[in-house]
Amino acid sequence: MSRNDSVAGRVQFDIANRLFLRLYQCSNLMHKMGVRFMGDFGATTQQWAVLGALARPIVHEKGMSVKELIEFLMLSRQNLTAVLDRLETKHWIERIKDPEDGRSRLIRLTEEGNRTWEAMQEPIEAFYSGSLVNFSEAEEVQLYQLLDRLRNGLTEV
Amino acid sequence: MSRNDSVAGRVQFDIANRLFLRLYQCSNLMHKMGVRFMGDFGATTQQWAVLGALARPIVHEKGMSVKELIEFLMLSRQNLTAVLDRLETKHWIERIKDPEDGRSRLIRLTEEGNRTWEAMQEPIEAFYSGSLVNFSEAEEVQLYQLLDRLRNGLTEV
DNA sequence: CCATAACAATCAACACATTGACATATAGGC
DNA sequence: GCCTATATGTCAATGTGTTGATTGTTATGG
Repeated sequence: MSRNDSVAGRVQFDIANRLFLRLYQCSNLMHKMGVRFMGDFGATTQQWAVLGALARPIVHEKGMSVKELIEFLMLSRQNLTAVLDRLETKHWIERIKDPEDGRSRLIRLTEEGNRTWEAMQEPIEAFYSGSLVNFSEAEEVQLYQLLDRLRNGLTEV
Repeated sequence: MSRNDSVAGRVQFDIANRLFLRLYQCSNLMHKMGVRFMGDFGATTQQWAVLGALARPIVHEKGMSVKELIEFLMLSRQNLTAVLDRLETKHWIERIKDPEDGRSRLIRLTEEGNRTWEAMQEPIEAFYSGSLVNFSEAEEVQLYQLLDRLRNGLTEV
């Protein structure tokens, strides 16, 4: 019964409440609409988040370890394994033994995965620009940075 | 192959990409950490979103229909039904026949649900203030409003 | 009163996310 | 060579989210 008893506390609580509700709604909508835009490919937003991580020039050749992917996407290992299994079934990624560390396997885009990712750029781009149609570039950066700080706050809470 | 070929297009794409990745991460973290804060109650963030909606003074007496809850939280009917089932099992909510519309049932907090919600305020408050510790009130409002606009963009995309 | 339309509830399938516990294999220090 | 820490995988349980299909139930217009 701390700040929440004062008027200022109640206002503060209300703002936070709305903020997290919007976060919740935006995330659900992102996944729902993202899947619709990818209709033909049958890929979820989570799946193209993985493909996008692997397609970056820095990692494109050698691939990424599961550990690196977990840290990049901030997912549990068990969950990521399941996503990778589905991507492997689609022949979009492959798991290769890391020559430098026998324990680790590197996740890499296959040829087909790379081609698919290229083809996906168009609907992804349409999804991005469509959902952000009312945002200026400055506002997008602002939102990105605020979410970045929220993420940091949430990891240390 | 539209804007994405130009430098400006690539920058734009990159910003959007980071933005949605952060949204994804923030949402996952919110649910994960939210559950941890509610440890003793064994409630998820989705569950206290429902309780919070029902606890509002406007609806506290008469309750809300499933349809209204769906619109408020922006969930599918099938999913909300499952959440309500779990809340009913915990005796936090009850479903009552709507006197004005025989098809619809009103969802209301039970006595126990109301008491539980009151007791939950403390950990929720702690979660909110902890995760937003680096935010000024103005920044919280800013983030809330940007998410609000993103939500609108996502519904119309 | 009946037919249609709208709304509500339910079943099934799939994907995603968490935690916890356990298993396997390898790296690296002693 | 052994021991511990690390990396990955696996099994299981639970909760959340979507879609599609189906079955009721009620409102309303003819």
